[in-house]
This record gives sequence, C-alpha cells and structure tokens, in this order.
Amino acid sequence: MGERLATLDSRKWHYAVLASLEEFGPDSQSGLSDRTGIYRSDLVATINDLTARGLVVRAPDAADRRRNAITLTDEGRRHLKRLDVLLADAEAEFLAPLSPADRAELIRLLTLIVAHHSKPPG
Amino acid sequence: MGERLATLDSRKWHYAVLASLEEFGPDSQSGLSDRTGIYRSDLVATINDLTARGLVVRAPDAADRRRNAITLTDEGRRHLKRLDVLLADAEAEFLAPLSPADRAELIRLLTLIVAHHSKPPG
DNA sequence: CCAATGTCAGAATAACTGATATGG
DNA sequence: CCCATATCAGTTCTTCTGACATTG
Repeated sequence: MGERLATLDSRKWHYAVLASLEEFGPDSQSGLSDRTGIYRSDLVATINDLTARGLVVRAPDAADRRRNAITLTDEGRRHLKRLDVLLADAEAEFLAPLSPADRAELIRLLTLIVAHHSKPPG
Repeated sequence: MGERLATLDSRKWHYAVLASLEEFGPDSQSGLSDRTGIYRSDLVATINDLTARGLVVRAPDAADRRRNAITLTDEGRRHLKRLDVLLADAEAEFLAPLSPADRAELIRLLTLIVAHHSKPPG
C-alpha cells in the first residue's frame, strides 16, 4: 500500500486524512487526530503538506477560535479517488490467489478479530 | 507480540535469531541474515546482545575464517522456550473470538496468500 | 582481481513525548 | 483557574545504505 501511494507522492496519513474528511466532513485537527490515530503534533505537518498541494483548506473555526476547520477541496476529492483506485488495485493483487468466497471468508474472520479487540466505549 | 517479548527484555529479532538457530542449527551471521530478513549490519548488534546474555556463542568458523559460527547455548534454548510460551499466549488471546475451525480456515487463507507472493527460487 | 563476510557510521522514517501560546 | 487546541522541538526506534578491512 505504501509503495502504491508513493507513486502519487502520498503517504498513508495523507490518505487517512483525506478519507476521514470525505467520510465525516470538515473537522478540526484534534478531531482528525482522534479518527485517524495520527498524533496531533504530527498532523500539523500533514495538513501543511495537503494545504500546499491544494487538497485541503485550513481556516479558523468561527465558532471555536482555538480550532482550525480542515475542509476537503474539489481537487482533494479527486486526489482521494485516484488513491482509492490505486489501493483497490493493490488489494486485488494481494488477494489474487483467493476466490471471491475465500475473500469474503477472510474478511469475516478478520472482522471478528477486530470487533473482539475493540474496547466497548467507556 | 512485541509487548509480550518486551516483558522478557526481548525483541522480535532476538526471537527470530534464536528460533532460526534452533530450527536450522549453527549458522553464520550472513546465513542468519538470509533466513530472518535482518540486515547483516544490524545483526552485529543483535548477536552482541545475545552473546552478552549468554544465549548464543560467537566463534570463528575454522573452515571459512571470514565467518563467525553462531551457536545456541543451553540457556539460549531455555530462553527460546520461554518466549515460545509467551507468544503462544499472545496468539491465543488474539484469536480468542475464532473457533478452532475458524482458526484453521484463517491459517489456510493466509498461507495461500504467502505462497502466492513467495517468488519461486531463481 | 573479484566476491563474500563482518563491522561501523550514519541517513531516513515513523512513532512518540514534552513544552508553550492562545482561546473557551 | 483549568481544559482544549494547535504548534514546535526534540527523543527513540527501526529500517536501510554505504564504506571498509579481512579472507576465499
């Protein structure tokens, strides 16, 4: 996955931020940190990168002036789509030896494991 | 796995070297590098550690004086057994939500993937 | 003369910690 | 006054590269 993302000068945390913004809408850096698992301190540089490339916009949040509102741009949305294609290709290659039924089974088993180890909130 | 190994002041590469020596017998550092995937340059420090703790012995190879023969000590074998118990426990916890049949199925699927991506020799 | 081996020094990266200024 | 947010500086750890001396 890392190698494929690198072909478009992207890294996993770039993807994580773009995907999070696409799924949940504009968010503060703190919120993005919670969703993606990237440290707040490391998010600064990531957002700098994405801003410099015109993929997101960083603007002060009017409602809470401590926060920056990070918003996906149209170009950011297009870039995310390109990355999605890249990752889908990589996954297809990775799972090549598995039949569709096998793939479904693998996902079922991994989902069970993840669910079991996801602490209930609180 | 890393956390569990750390409880006995060990790391994954310590385990990799001990396990390789147990399975394939004494070996050169170059050979250990090939088997474990650890770089030759990084193996130096690893063997230093294991030697300082009396888990392996480093001795010049009589047949080829460029090489060091790395040999597992009795204490090294005992330490490996302790680590094996640790890792078996961790695996059991990790796979807790899966039935025995599910675990066998997961291993089958992962084995297929690994085999498919293992280049044929040459 | 070329290749393999062990060793050392250091780059590049990712994950993480702590301090600080500003605003709620 | 305490908490949250964004930012900056810097540590640790791992992976990886390059150079070198010794030996085959």
